[in-house]
Amino acid sequence: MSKLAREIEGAFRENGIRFTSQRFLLLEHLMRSDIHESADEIYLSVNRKMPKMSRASVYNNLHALSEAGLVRQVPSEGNIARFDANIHRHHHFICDVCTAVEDVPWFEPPQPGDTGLRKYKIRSFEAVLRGTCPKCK
Amino acid sequence: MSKLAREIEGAFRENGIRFTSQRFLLLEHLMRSDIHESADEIYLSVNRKMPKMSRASVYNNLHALSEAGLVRQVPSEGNIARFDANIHRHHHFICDVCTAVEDVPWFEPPQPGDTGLRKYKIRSFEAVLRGTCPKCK
DNA sequence: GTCCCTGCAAACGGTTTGCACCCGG
DNA sequence: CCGGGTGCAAACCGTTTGCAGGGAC
Repeated sequence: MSKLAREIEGAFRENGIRFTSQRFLLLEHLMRSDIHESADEIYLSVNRKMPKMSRASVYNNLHALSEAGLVRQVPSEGNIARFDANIHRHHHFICDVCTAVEDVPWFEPPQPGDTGLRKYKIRSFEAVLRGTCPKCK
Repeated sequence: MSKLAREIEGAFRENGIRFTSQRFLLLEHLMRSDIHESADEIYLSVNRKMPKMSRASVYNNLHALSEAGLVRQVPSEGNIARFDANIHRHHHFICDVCTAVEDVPWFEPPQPGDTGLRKYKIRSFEAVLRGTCPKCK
């Protein structure tokens, strides 16, 4: 069994989420790619490998994996859900021209005391940069 | 005519967008509020003042106003569109508990040279902080 | 054996569209 | 008067749900 496969099985066990072939395929697909596909694009991709897998399972499992923290939803254009299996801290860049979403290195938010953020209890910080990506320049 | 009304008429003229009573009401409503309602909530609100105004006009005009730069779309939960007429630079805070979206003071992104952002042409920066708002703490 | 997961199809809900009429410039 | 805006209703499309059968543990 590959290193990736063992990693995924371990992650399922650790997070108390049941192992199924559909979930395995989904997470493997996301971990191998960094193009932040939408839920429906993911459905179409994995369907090539497992034609009987239903949309419902894709959507259910994307939620299950999000809740387990193995995947996260990323910001995108047009109110559609895009997903990312890179759970290391990072930000995102969205290209105005091709709408691709790319990962950008992490940077810290300002300290709460500095900026009038004192009144909030802050759990997470996410930045979105927009502009033109190298390919579209 | 009120100061606000003159401001709105001027903004329409400057941006070459035609003046209609529906657009006026929409923009006035957004400028008077800072609660970042969803498109549908906006429809319900303005409908109390202009019961014949249709959903189509609300959606069309929210787009028209966005394109004219008089309004912007803000990040939100659940793939629904929320709008904001505060066009000064600022970021947003989303409460995990009540899902309210609040404005937070502007802060700058890191300089491109510092962070591996060199390869992008950056046009805009937007940060989303999540956590618990003062009311829900 | 139990309970959760799966596939299917239908429902849902926010948003968009087609169209005839209307109104601002 | 012209061209874009409006109201209405139906279409759209990404997502969720109900349900009967199946697989993980």
